[in-house]
Amino acid sequence: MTTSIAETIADRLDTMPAGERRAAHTLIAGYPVVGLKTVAEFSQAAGVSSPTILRFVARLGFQNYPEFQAALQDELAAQLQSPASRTHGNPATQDRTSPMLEATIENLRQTFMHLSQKQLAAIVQTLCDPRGKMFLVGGRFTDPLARYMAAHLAIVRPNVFHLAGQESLWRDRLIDMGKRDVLVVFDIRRYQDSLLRFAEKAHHRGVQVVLFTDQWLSPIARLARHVVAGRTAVPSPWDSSASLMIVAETLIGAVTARLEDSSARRIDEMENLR
Amino acid sequence: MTTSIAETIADRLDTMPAGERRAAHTLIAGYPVVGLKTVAEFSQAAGVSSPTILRFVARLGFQNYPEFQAALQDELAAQLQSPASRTHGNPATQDRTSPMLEATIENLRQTFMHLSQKQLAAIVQTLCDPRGKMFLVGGRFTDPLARYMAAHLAIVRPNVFHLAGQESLWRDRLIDMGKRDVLVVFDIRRYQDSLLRFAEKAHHRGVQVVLFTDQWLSPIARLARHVVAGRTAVPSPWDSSASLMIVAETLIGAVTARLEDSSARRIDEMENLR
DNA sequence: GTAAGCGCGTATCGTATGGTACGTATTTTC
DNA sequence: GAAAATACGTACCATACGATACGCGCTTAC
Repeated sequence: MTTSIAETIADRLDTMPAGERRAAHTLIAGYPVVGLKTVAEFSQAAGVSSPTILRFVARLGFQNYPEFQAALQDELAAQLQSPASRTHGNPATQDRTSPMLEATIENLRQTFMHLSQKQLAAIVQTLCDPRGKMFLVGGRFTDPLARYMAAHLAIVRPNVFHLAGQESLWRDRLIDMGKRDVLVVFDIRRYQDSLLRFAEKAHHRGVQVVLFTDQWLSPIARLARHVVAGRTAVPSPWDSSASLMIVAETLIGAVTARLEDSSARRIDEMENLR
Repeated sequence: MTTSIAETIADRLDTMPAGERRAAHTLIAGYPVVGLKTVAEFSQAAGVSSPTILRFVARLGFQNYPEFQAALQDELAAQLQSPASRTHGNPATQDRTSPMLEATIENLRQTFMHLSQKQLAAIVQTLCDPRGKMFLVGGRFTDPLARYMAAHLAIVRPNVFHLAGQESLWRDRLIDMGKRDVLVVFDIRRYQDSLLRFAEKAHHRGVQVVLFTDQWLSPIARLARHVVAGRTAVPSPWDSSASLMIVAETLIGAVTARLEDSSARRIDEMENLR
């Protein structure tokens, strides 16, 4: 890690004059929030004048105050995204359990933290409407998720279709899609143009788009009625789709519960057809 | 805690127009950092204009943008002060967490607890042998997992084949399988006869079988060289394949790391072929 | 004790930022 | 299908913010 700002401060603390040192201490005490406020507020909190604050950030090596704030924000973002840095010091759990596992669990927590019951309920509502058809499509690595979801939902409700194979095959199905229908798209980076193009066309036809993506949001998000943003970062060369899968499973369970009556009849009928 | 900003957003999300909803999603996805940036930067990140951002924060009940930022900062400060809340989510979100999530996490922990590093290493070893071919097949609901794993492994090593479609199609591929080859089977209950029959035939030809199954163990376990037993019980009408998927992701990551040199060359070559 | 140097705050300036009015496009309703 | 209402973006404005020049006061060295 490139030495954090807090570390830099600690390094140069003894070379600082009294006023700037007060600034440093107040920043550390309220790290990093006070650094995100205005110069005036920062200076007031430190009990010094604004130029002192500016001299302070200049001494840390920043050209100007906004640059300093941007650095703080980047650091904060990195900290909030990678749970690894948060495990301050319990090496006991580190080598016993898989780092993949811990990272995945943290991803799950983060994902669900940003996903309210209300949102989930709204998505369930969308997925339950039996009047419309439901299409699922995924990208290179996420297509299996689309299949997984389709395999389950096709049992509990009618008119569930997984769009497989080539883009041209999907396109031909656009003709069947209308306002009442739902398109569930899985798209994580590197986002696929083909999915965006397809989602745009579907959206243009009035199809409701439900998007499963990563925390950086596929461009499809702008068209989507509902967006599920899952955390994907794990200590691996590959991104993890696990969080999206668990959200999918949650939704599958909720939809099944909601459609219990009608789906029970449907399943009976299926058994008879064998 | 007075309802957090994230909650407020979730509450009013469905009353918002499309543009503001985009703003909401980008904020949640990059929470809370993007909200601390300037209106211009926020709007650019969300792909909307600055007035939309301002209307968005106004809808959340803030008089102006600085007031909104101050609220974010306060929330952040409160969150950072109590480190405990970071690990387990703050109390406000605690009761919102889905029982599905907790059950899944428990399943993951259980699954990995019964899966030693040694076993994982042995499986990785098996999956890395470049001399043999690798076939993956799954059941009704687990076939997507086979696809997922195949999609990744096919990139880092040669001769990875996913067996799709009907049983008869798989059978025809048996002719290509021999002692050096590996068959990865995903089979959770209700266990599929077709998979058992196929695994038996492959086993008979000397193929090494790696089995992903649930804790009650598919009958294929008898034939398998390696068995991954994942927990699948969740508060849902369906079983969860999540734990198997995370084991799969772990293995994918490990295999990729192990084959780093040869796979890098392979990936280069792939890029050239496009 | 005096003089020199460094540090800090006051006052002022230019600019980037938040805010708003208005026109257009899209959607919704009758 | 037409009209009204809602929503979004462009253009412009006021100001609050960061930046800087300057001068006073304290410390330190001789």
